Amino acid sequence: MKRMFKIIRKNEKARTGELSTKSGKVKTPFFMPDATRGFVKSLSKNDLGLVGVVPMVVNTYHLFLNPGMELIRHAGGVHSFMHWDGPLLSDSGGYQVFSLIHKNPKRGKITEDEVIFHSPISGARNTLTPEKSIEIQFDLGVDMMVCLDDVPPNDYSKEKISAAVERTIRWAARCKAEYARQIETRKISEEKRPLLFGVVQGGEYLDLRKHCAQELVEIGFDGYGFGARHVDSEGKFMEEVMRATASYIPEESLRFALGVGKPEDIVRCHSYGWDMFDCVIPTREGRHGRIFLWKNKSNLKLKTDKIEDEEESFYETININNGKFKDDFSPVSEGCDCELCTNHTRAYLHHLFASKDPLGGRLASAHNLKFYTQLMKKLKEDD
RNA sequence: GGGUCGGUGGCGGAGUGGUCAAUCGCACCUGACUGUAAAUCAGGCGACGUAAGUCUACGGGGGUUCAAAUCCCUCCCGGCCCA
Repeated sequence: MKRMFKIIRKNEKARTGELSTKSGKVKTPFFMPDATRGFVKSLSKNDLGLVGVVPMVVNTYHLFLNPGMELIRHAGGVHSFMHWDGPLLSDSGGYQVFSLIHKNPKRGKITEDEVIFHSPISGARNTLTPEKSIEIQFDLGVDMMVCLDDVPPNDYSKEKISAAVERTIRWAARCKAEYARQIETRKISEEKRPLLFGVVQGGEYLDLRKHCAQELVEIGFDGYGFGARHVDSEGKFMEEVMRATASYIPEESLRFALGVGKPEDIVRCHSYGWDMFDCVIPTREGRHGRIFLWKNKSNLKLKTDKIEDEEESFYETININNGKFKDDFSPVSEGCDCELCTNHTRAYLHHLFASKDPLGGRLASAHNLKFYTQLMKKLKEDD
């Protein structure tokens, strides 16, 4: 299989590289905003363009439910439907196994063969199998796809996490087989083929992570993801697990830290050798009024044991809803060239949030994504 | 002038003898958010205190009662009706 990823520079574990997809090339490391249902909440194509977003993540389960695959096929695929020509990665629906079912067993059931979801909105039942997830992702026409996995909460017993690991491995083999079938029947050329990612599960247990990674590598994927939450039940970053799991993945493969994360988490993961990131934080927190600001930009490469030190941190956040911003006529962020910062004051943004107008969330989301884009650029420059 | 209904915390509005420092909503204050069931959720919101608790409070004043936002008298203020 042709390699779609090449490493350009390496600095200890961290590396910068270039990924080739049918929709274009992307330099690693990169961050993808979540366009779960085919849009980054509240942001237009122009907004995203101004921010400098290139690749994004869409979701198999959510798009399958709504608007449904018949419509997306009719639209000519998800790129065409969204009118987005940058690379798209689809998540498999595996995260919904965690967020919907593991967190609330009434929302569905996991069997060896399939996952049965009870829609949280309508209650309607829908099933996803590894094969179906892959087929949907081919119908979406994305550039990168992910194997359906069983994502257990980190506080499950080792026994249960081990069971999820074994199921994830078996499902990965089925996904790979289905992937090969789809490539064959759709007559997709090597240049046009989407990349396929396996996902390493194992909770906080290094032996399980290692075993899972080895088995997935045996099956063979373009890249490997870090599965499940990367923070423990107290929200603390699982440094050793992230570090070790990266080391279990072959150097020449892409390493995708799914759902990562806070800026400091991304910086750390990149230093362990992770290349790709996606997270709802910049957009969700933006909609909720939390704004990311640069502080000591030169401190980006802090040693990991100091990265959570508030004084030393390279960034800070403000909650624009706080009363103290009511009459703060300073710019939201000095030196940022996003739409929000070039035009508006903190007082104005506060007013937008107090008035509950969606414009506030939109400007804040775009600003936060700009912050993440700048962060990734800085990581590439520093290596 | 007569009658009648009402005056509750920043606002709206419950409560109509004890479990009321007073339901609830809004506003306000503060958190949380990590492969998006999230333009959401959680907590706080009379004063002092970390707290237990103490004090002052349901238009003003005066009563009844062991006990009053709740009952009685009176005054002030407002709505409506009749003159």
